[in-house]
Amino acid sequence: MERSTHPDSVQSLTRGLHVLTAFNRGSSRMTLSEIAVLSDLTRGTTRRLLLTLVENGYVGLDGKFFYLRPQLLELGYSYLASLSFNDIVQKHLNLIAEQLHESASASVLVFPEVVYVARASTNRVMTIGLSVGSKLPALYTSMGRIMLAQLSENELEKHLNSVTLAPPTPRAIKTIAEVRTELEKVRSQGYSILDQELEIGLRSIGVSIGSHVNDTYAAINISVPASRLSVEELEVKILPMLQNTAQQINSELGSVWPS
Amino acid sequence: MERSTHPDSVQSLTRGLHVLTAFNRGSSRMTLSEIAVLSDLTRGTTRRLLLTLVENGYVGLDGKFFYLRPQLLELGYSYLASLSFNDIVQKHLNLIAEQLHESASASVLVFPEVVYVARASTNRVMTIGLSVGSKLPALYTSMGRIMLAQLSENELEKHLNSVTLAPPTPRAIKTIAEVRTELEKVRSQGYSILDQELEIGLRSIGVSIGSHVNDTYAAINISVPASRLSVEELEVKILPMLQNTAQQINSELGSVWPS
DNA sequence: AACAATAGTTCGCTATGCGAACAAAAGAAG
DNA sequence: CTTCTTTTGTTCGCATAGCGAACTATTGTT
Repeated sequence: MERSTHPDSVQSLTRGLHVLTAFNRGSSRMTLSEIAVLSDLTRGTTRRLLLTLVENGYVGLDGKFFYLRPQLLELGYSYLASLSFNDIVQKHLNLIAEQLHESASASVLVFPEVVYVARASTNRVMTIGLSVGSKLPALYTSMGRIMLAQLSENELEKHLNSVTLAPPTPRAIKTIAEVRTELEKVRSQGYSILDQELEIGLRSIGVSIGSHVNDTYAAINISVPASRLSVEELEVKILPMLQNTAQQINSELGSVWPS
Repeated sequence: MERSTHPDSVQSLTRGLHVLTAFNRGSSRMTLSEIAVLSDLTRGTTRRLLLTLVENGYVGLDGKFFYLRPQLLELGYSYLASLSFNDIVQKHLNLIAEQLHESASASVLVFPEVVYVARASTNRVMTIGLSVGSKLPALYTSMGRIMLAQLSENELEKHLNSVTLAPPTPRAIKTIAEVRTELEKVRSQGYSILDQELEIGLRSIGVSIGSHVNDTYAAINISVPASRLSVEELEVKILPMLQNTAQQINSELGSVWPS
């Protein structure tokens, strides 16, 4: 747990937020000692910070176990609410999902991941495991790649310097050099296709939405079983509709998002 | 901004979180002075806390404007992720929405509001304005009422003592006494019906899900245009299916939620 | 029952964070 | 454009907030 060099930095706040994120790294209910170890802080300090979070209602305490409380949603969703984003996107995802009879999603870039913020599907057999709030490695999702392709050279370098590649399938790219090549291609195409890299049997195509207001890189995608559509078919049949949807979303966002 | 009386309370953390919630009370981009006023802290303190939030990536700074960044989703969604909740609920909402051709939603209680955590709709004309992350006053939603009806007397009293009623329509209940009567009825019925109280022309019916693990009160509902279904029809045609869905969700949650 | 591990409490200490005041920069008004 | 006002940034003395270490109490394990 490192001390900031910035004189105006409030160490206790940094530490408290770090303790809060320990739940992302550990399990849903943890003891003081477990959290202290994950946070790399002494038990005494960790305890005080946790008790403060309990007092403020973000964390609960049951016996010796600490857990996250619903009030935490206030923090997370205030970001989405500040974007005036989700209802517009959800509406258009519903439309395209119905037109295509495929799953449609939106996510934002929270490197090294993408976080799903909206989904629509008309399939009764829904692909389990992905819902709003789900996170996937940005480098191995179509949405992540189109978003990364839009970062400045500086930002992209910073991210690539801090990431450890963990290819999810044997088909997935394995080196940072491959990442750069792929992002170059995605950048020039204006869309990205993921071909069974995240999951064997699954293809997806992603385009970006929005204008990077408030550091927000967002994208939408369509995912399909590989048995149903080839890469070429994704490009020919799906991409035009997806791009049209993105344009409609951007048009509506344009009236609420400052440029 | 009050000082806690608890000796183990870390004031700077409390203050920092309070500053973060200022964005819920103000606009999406604010100056230092605006935030300081909303937070009831001096400019110097507010500035240090904000700069700490900026340093940690939760808040951004553009010129003199502070804004929330996507990293904040990490905090909010860690709560949902800790529940292993959303994919199960979303799947069942999709099913019942398709069976009924009505909008289905799930929310959790973050008093004085409910926060929508999942939605499904097969309608092309989606009711705009409600999406994941949306908040509505708990006292004026069917889901809010069924959740409140399950609180302990103590908890309910605490909430009712701290709330200011703001009836959204002329039909809506106006006094705490009316709230109590309604919740008593809801408690004995095991479901709640909202009849054009939140919005003229809209009815909804809600049942609870889950077992209050980690202080989480959750519910699902079906909302319909009042022109389509009467209150009686909600009870006769919709309620059995909604209750069945809740049972299925609970059954699946039972295997991931501790009792 | 004995031992080990964990959680809670206490306390001396200092450095962290504070508020107040001043300086600089930006914005508003004429 | 100038002048005045407001806001933001910086500095600094101070004291208390928060810390870590040590001890005590409780819980868990063998």
